[in-house]
Amino acid sequence: MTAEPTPARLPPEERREQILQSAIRLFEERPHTSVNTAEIAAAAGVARPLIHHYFGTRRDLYIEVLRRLYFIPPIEPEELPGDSLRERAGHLLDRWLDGVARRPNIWLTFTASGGPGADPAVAAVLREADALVAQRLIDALALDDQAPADRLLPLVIAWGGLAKGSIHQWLAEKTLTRDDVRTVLVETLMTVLGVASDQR
Amino acid sequence: MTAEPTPARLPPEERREQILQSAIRLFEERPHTSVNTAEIAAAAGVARPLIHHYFGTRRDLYIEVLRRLYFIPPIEPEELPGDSLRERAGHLLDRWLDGVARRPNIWLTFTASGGPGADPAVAAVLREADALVAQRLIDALALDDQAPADRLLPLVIAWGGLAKGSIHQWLAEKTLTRDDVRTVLVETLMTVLGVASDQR
DNA sequence: GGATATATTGACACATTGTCAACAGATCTG
DNA sequence: CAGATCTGTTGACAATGTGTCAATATATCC
Repeated sequence: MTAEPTPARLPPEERREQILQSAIRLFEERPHTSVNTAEIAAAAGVARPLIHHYFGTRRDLYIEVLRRLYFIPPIEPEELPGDSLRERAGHLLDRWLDGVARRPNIWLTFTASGGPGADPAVAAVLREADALVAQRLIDALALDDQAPADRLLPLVIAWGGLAKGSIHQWLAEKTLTRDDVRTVLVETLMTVLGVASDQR
Repeated sequence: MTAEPTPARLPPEERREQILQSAIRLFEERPHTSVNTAEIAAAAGVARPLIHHYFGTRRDLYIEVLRRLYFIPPIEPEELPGDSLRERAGHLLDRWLDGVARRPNIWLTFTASGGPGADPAVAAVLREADALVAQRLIDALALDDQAPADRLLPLVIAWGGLAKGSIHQWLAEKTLTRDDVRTVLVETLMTVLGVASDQR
């Protein structure tokens, strides 16, 4: 709603980014079905058709927002202190849980699962994101040399479901403490690694 | 689309159920955003306003469909053979994975997660359902006497995220076998139980 | 300063949901 | 059996939101 006064005409990249930022703010704080393009346009101080000009359909814009929100930068293995794998995993999770605690709204809304037959294009982006997070974890802990990658990745992605679930219990339901989350994630990750390296 | 010829006038309960069944079929096989009320009405061989008459808004109908799809009947502990807890958990998971394999579409669409800011009313129903499934598992394995319920339930609900994730990897991505899923679920469940009973 | 390119917008067309008064089929009553 | 009554059902309308396109406004170039 807050129309920020910007020059009447901007270079495409800037205008696009400006609209995207307005969309991120709105989608982050409200159920995405309750946010319409008119609102986003108003927040960006721009006419509604411009959204379609830069992003195509509303869903395309939504997907761009998802990509931005879900993105996680890589962590180099040497940044993680500790000798044992369990110890280094604990440090990594501490970092991530710190990040989650810092902007809980994003993660809360992300952990809210959708229903049957969610939009396939949206679902694809979320799977992409799950895979990215899992790969980041594998890289940061250098897990590749512990188990074959084609077994490891899907198992860690699945384990990400437990991560989302426990974070939701922590931040939304408040039925788990942060320490509970850390503990259960470290322990189950160790278990999952055991299963992954179990050649059968 | 297939208009089944039914009497022009039905008792409310029957008409309501008929509409609900048509909605279930459509929501089950297609992304729910691509199904509109006109289609549901046509499939039920009925005029569109009747849907609102019986269910209120489209979302209310959708939520009713979710409740039906997600429902899982209880399993009595004595139905599960085996001495050790691990063994009985394995049997329970076998039963559930059988059920999942029998109607994969339902579970595939359910495991597809939604995005940020999913509809709060819909999210509430899904959380309700997650809690129901977790409670069923706790009851069937009689886990109550192993850990305090207020710690156990949230942890098992969170573990349900891993269950959804691994089932998705199995049925949709085909990166895990059914046996992988069974193994990782049994082992992580044991780990989670350990964390739950860990008084600290 | 005029011509050209393109960022921006107002107005329109279309789809979908939700509402309401009117219609129609069943049951009751005399 | 005819009329009254109740309620399941529907056609028509209003409201909201998305996507398109020709027209307009602003910057840049010669």
